[in-house]
This record gives sequence, C-alpha cells and structure tokens, in this order.
Amino acid sequence: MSVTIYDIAREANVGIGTVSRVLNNSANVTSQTRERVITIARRLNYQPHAFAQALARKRSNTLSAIIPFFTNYFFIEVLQGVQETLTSLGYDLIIHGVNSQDQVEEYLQRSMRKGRVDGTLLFSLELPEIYAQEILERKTPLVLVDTFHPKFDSIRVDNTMGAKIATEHLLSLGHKSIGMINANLKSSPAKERLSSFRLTMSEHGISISDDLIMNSPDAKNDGFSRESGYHSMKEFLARGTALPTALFVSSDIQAIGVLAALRESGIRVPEDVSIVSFDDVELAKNFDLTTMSQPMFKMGVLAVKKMLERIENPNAPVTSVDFKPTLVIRASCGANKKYVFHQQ
Amino acid sequence: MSVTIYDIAREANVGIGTVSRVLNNSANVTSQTRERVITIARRLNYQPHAFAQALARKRSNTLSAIIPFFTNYFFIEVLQGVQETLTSLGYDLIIHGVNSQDQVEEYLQRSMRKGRVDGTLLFSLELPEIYAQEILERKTPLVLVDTFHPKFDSIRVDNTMGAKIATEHLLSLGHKSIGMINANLKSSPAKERLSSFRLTMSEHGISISDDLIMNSPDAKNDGFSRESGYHSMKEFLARGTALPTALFVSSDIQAIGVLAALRESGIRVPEDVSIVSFDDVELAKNFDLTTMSQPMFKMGVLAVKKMLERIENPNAPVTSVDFKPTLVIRASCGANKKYVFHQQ
DNA sequence: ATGTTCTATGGAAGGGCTTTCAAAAGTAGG
DNA sequence: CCTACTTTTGAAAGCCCTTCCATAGAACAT
Repeated sequence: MSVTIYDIAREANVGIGTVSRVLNNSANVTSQTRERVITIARRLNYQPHAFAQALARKRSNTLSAIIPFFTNYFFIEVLQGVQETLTSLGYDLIIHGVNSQDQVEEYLQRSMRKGRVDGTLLFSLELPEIYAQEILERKTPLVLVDTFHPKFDSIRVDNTMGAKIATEHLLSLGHKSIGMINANLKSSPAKERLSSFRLTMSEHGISISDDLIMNSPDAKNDGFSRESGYHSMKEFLARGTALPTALFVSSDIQAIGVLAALRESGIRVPEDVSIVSFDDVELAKNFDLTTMSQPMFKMGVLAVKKMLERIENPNAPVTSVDFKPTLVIRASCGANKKYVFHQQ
Repeated sequence: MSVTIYDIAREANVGIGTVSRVLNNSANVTSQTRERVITIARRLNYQPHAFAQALARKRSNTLSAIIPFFTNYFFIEVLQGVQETLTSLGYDLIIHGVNSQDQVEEYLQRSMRKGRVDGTLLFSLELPEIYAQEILERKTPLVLVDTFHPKFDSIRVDNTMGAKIATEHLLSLGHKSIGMINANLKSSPAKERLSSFRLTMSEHGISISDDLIMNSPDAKNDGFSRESGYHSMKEFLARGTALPTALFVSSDIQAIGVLAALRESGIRVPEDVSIVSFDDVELAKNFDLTTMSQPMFKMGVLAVKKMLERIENPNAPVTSVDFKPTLVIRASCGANKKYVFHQQ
C-alpha cells in the first residue's frame, strides 16, 4: 500500500539498513548506492512514516504549547516566533488553547503522554505544584514563558522595569498626577506592574492615593481586555473626581477600551490626558499608543531555543531570562509632536 | 525506565494481549482480571505511548491545520471551534501558520508525511492543482474551510448572499449612493462580495460608478487589514469627490481603518455616512459595527465533524456546505437608534 | 601471497502497541 | 463424565523505522 523502506530496498537491491542510512545521510555508503537509493525513493515518492521514526528514534520532533491564545493578541505574536523557529528546524507544534487555569491540568496530562512530544511550552499560566513534581520526575522538558517556577527554565519580561520606565517617561513629561488602569491583581504581571508603578512614584517623592488606581475585577483573561479597560475608565469617570493628567494602563488592549471611554466623555488624548500602556501588540500602532514593547516574537524564538537546549542537555542548570521591555513613543503620551493622534 | 504494557502484564500475571484489551475496553475479559490490570496500571502510573499506538492502529488521532492565522482574527475564532471540538474528542491539533501562499505547499508536504496526521484542514488558501492530484492519490483526507475545490469537502460562507443582505439593508435604510471599500480582488471572497454588491445594486435599479468602489492593492493578507481600510478611505477622501451616504466594507478590520480615516476628516458615522461590514469579528462589537456575521466558531466545529466523517468514510461523495451569514445590526449603519456610537 | 585494518552492507533486534490466532478454560447439553 | 461450544487468555506477528552487529569485501602493509 504505502511505500516503505522495504520497497525501496527491494527495488534497489540493497538492505533496509542501507536505505535507512542513505535517507538519514549517515556515513559509510558509497555514492553509487546512495544515488541509486535516492533515485528510487524519489521515483516511488517515498515519505517516511513519522510515527515509526519517532518510535525508533525515541524522539518525536514535536513540541506542544499550552497557551491562552484565543483571548489575547500577545500570545499570537509570541506563537509566531515559536512557530517559525520550529518550522525551520523541522519540528511540529501541537497547540492546546486554554480558556482557564483548570484546563491547564488536563492538557498537561495530555502533553505528558509518553512519547507524544519532546517537550512542552507553558505560557502565562501558573504551574500547579503537584504537576511540577510529576513533570520533574518524568523528566518531560518544560519551558515557561511569561510565568515562573524555580525548577524550570523560564522566559519573562521584566515587568518591574517596564512599569518603571513607563512611569518615569510620564514623570519626565511633567506629569505629577498619574493614575493606573490595571488588570486583575490575580495575575502576576498586573501585580508586578502595579507595585513597580507605586514604587517608582514614591521614589520620585509622589504619593498616590488609591482612588487613582483601578484594578479590574474581571476574571476573563484576568482583566486584560478591551472591555475591562472600558469599564474601568467609565467607572473612574463616573466618580466625578478630578482626572489625573496621565494614565499608565497595564495593556494595550485595555488602553483601547480606555480610549473609547474617554472619547465618549469628550476627553482628548493626549491633550487632556496622556496614556502609556504595555505590550506593543500589533494593534497598538494603529491606535498610536505609546507603550512598553515586549519583544514577543523574540521571546517565542528564545523559548524554542531554550527548549531544544533542555532536550539536548536535561541536567543543565535551570535558567531564567528576563527580557527588558523598551519604550515605544507614539502619540498617546503627548511627547511626540510629529504624530497626529487619530482614533476612530 | 518508562512503564509499558509488559510491566503491567508481568505484575498482573497476564499476557500483554490481555492488558491491551483491558486498556482499550475490548470485550471478553473477566471483570476480575480487568480489575486487577486496571489497578496495577494505575499504581504504576502507566501512560500509553502515543506513537506506538498510532503505529499499531494506523491512526494518529491528530489533525493538522494550515491557516493564515497570524494576520486575521477571523481565523483565530474559527480555530477556537476547531480546537474545542477536537479536544473533546481526544484529538490533537498541529498548527501550521502560513504567511503566504508559497508556504502552503511546504506545509502540505509536511502534513502529508505518511501517518503523521489523520487529515488536514486548509483555511482560506488556494489548493494548488498539482497537490490536489497528489492528495487525492494518497487519499489523505482534506477539508477546505473558506476556500473551494470541487474534489474536496468544503465549508464556506455564502459571500454572495452576505453582500446582498448587507447591500439591501443599506438600501432599505434609504441610501441610494452606496460605495464599497473592498479588499484585494485576488482573493475570492473579495471578488464575490463585490460582484454581489454590484448585482444587488443593479437589481434595485441603481447603477454604480467605478469611482465608488475602492479595491485594495495590498498583498498583505489580501487587503483584509486595518491599514488597507484606512488607506483606501484616505484615498477616497483625497479625491475630493462627493462621498456616498453609505459604505459597504469587505471586512470588519478594514472598517476599523475606514472609521479612523473618516474621523480624521471629521466625518461622523453613522450621521454622515453609514457603514456595514463583514465578518463580525470579536472586535466588531467594540466598534459598534453593523456587520455580516459569519458563524466562525460553528464553522470550525463543522470542519472537524466533516473531517471525521471523511476519515470514517473515505469514499463518501464530496460535500460542500455554505453557511449563510446573518446581519448583525449595531450602530454603524444608523438603523438602530438605541445604540450610542462611540469610537475612540 | 598472506595477514590486517577499514569500509560498505545486510539483516536482526528493538521500540510499544494492536490484533490475530490458537490454545486453554469454562459452560452446557446429553 | 464426555462432547460440543463459547469465552477468556497468552503469545506471536505486524506496524515502519533506526541502530547495532556481524560479515564480506576492499585496501593496505608486510
């Protein structure tokens, strides 16, 4: 039925071992037989059976990614980095889109099904301690992206530094009264960004009252959503208290919601209030958001690299790399006069 | 090292066949031995080796998707339907994100690597005829989503009907002068939507001059992008000719760009110009776009169902289902007074 | 020519599972 | 208690590959 190395071997009058060696570019085959085998393989349109290979090699050349990618564009961009790198290396990627923390466990189980994948990438989700143990015992390579566990390799962005840069940018523009529209504090990026914001402000001798800070109560995507930003801003406005002259928003997608809410009240950005957000998602430039850029693509690439290193060398010491976010100045902060800030 | 059915067999004093039967819930095993085997399997924390299973069963329980999902949110939503269905059925999904038509071939090759996947889903991309032949010969199940080929199952949206409904909605609101901001005509949805728009207008006795129609020259994502919409609208405005009172835009994402361009010129939506677009992407409701809703999630679900049917029954006649898009009325068309149209 | 070292090659083993086949055990009928 | 079935079970074969091992032959040295 489908053509195997046995078929090729027969046609070429060689043994299957030789065929295998040719196809895998192993040494010790005369160029003559090599030619012959290759020709025949091509003629028969031979395709290796991936699973048989995986079984024999004890290596599947596929990775899995557990990722809440349907709700946040951040992940999509990271995934792009992951995917392109993997593809160039001949690896496959199995994707497990997750909607909630509970599902993580189910997928973790599945990913760990023996032999299925060479390793798994876990994005932005907490690794339950029970699983941490089990994974360590099984020695399934695991790399964490945008999340942390002391026993596993991880790649993150330095939220503390990011929030500090964002805040200081606003301060450098002369703002004294700065508020923050934050996501749900359950999420650690939200937590880190808030406390760094607070710290930076106090380092500059400014104390901030709590009512300048809006933490999202949303569970969905931990408040990293347009709705969340919109509602937080609406609520802020509804209180009727004086608006700060600048806002630090914990993500671009929220900032877009914030912009909508502000516009409904006729408040202009950046004339009336300046905004700096976080992520630098594709959409951000369409909204001329000044934002902390996370090298998402690069993070994806690095995640794959780390994973492959881990696979090569299971006992290497655990590493953790923090990417430094960089400030991308567009129009929403008011610093850059040459841009016209146009939102619809 | 890792536990196999041999280990279980030894512990339970049965043959490997019996273990396999128990684990696969085959008939003809006494409940006594069944119990014993299950207990031991659980105690040893047995996990089946997916590849060995796939090899023996000649079935991998994984599908692959070739999808341009990094550029258009439409796909992400379809994928969600695919993924959830697949997961509930115990299938895995390998994703191949594609940036251009050329890559399709590479991935098609890879997907077809014998045994790797039970079938592949191709999204919105043309199936090169050479591959069509080869795939048919190999009998790799292939289901097309949002694209078409007479020899394969396909799931599409009825663009003709969609454009007709959209246009007639605008007409029913009293508009006589309607323009269209279209994507790149290379893409068949763009083509279909345009010709249906034209036809519908003429059916209603209105002839439209060509300068009311803007086709995008963009190659990137075939002009289905915010930039494309923005630039088309800008260009339209730059011509200084009279604006139509309504616009049919070929996608939500373009419409968002159109809104931005209009706003820059101080043109209000829907007061000055009404807009109906296409897709009903997640973002659309945030922009209060009246749009033709495509049941993206459902399409994903159906794609999987079709695929599984095809796998079960490779020789069933080819089917093609057209989803009927439905009109979702929000504020951008001006029909629905109760909404406040708020854009930032 | 003979012995020695390499290289090229064939083929068996092994990877972990499912499934088929035949034997063993159990059940029922007489 | 024996025969004729039926059910349960163990084990081998097969899925397709990689890899190891042994052998045959070539190349070289003596």
